[in-house]
Amino acid sequence: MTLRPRPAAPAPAAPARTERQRARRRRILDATTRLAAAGGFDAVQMREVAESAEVALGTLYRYFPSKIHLLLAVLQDQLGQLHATLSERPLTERDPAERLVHTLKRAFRSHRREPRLAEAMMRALQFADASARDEVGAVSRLTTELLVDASGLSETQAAAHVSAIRVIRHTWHATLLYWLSGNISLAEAHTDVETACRLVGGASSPPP
Amino acid sequence: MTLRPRPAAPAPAAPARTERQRARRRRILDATTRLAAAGGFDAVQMREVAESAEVALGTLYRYFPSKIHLLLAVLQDQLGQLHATLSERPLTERDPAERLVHTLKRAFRSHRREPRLAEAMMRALQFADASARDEVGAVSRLTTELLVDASGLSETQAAAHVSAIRVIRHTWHATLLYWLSGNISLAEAHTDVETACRLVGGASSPPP
DNA sequence: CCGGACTCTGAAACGTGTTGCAGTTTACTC
DNA sequence: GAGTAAACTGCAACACGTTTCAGAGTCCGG
Repeated sequence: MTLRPRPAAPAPAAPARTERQRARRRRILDATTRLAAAGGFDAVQMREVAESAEVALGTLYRYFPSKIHLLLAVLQDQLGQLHATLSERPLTERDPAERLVHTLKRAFRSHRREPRLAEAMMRALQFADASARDEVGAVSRLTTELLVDASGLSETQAAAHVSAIRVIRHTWHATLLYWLSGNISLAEAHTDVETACRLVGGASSPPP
Repeated sequence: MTLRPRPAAPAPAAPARTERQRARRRRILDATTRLAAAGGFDAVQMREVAESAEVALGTLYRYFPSKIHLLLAVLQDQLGQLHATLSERPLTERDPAERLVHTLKRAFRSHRREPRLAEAMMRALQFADASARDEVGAVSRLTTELLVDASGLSETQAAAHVSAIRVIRHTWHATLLYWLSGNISLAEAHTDVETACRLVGGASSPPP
């Protein structure tokens, strides 16, 4: 008998064997979203999430090994929705930088509706340590895809701007968090996003 | 968030009435730095800090109302030292962007010596919520000053680049944290910092 | 339908940040 | 030097993330 300290959770690679498991996962994510939207990071309490999702605490931890992982899963969920929403109404601008600015302003606007939820997710993203590397990586990937799509750049063009896009991503996340914590105004956040977006459209990386 | 019934701590505005208080504060900061350097964010445990600084737990909380505040104070301390160290050996480059890149690479190198300490401080900075607004603001200010000094820009020139400098700051902090968490390589961090630094030296903000 | 393996539940327990408080010490004033 | 307010100490207690475990439930190959 091999001692497995923890059998592989159903969450990451295996998309749930059972219908009931998929439903449980959904209930958990929904409960978390609800609590986060109502009271932010601190209001997402594992016992409450479990109760609200009608799941035992141990089960919650089997699905999501920590509060951070849980909130990062919610973030991935929300990013997917945001991406879909944005795709529905394509932009009219032609300039990649302008398209990005416009998209990020839209994103800010959508966060203004649920600032507590945004704060909870962002805090989780920034607080994540090495144990959540994969989830953070997934979020980075999703965000980058969203930005590349929004920019309207071709794959080759986008490839020349990977670094610029990462800088934009960092600026987005940082300003979002600072704004949500009341450290900067929305105007300042917008300015910084615009500044960062100037990085695409100009020359690509200078040859080393 | 509770209205604090506690009498005003000696920390913020009042720079300690007594010599012994100054000494206590120093002991606390030193103990925190030691613990953080040894084991990172999680190793900074309030009971241990208190014991190591030879101070009662209640006193520790009187000086620093939370672990986050404590680590932000350490960060301010370290930023001051970094700033001083950097000023000792002035740069030879003339181009502001190059000067900034060089400075940030120096900073990364210094963090490589104490990665755990850097991780602890950065986690605190990113995790800070509204209750630490002032401390986060102070860190932002110190960092900005450091960057402006490093760039060698005049005050008027710097004023035209405030937003660019903020973007660089965000990129610095974000890449530092991602690197320390093992999410990106040092090379990638350097590339992104270089990309962000391209924002100064070019045209300032386009007129709205 | 059975048996075995995996999953879920409920509840207790631990670790660490944070708070509260009674009693002692310190700093300052008269 | 006595009196007083503030600061410090030691300790207990609380909150919440996380772990653990025994028993009940569920799934699936034969």
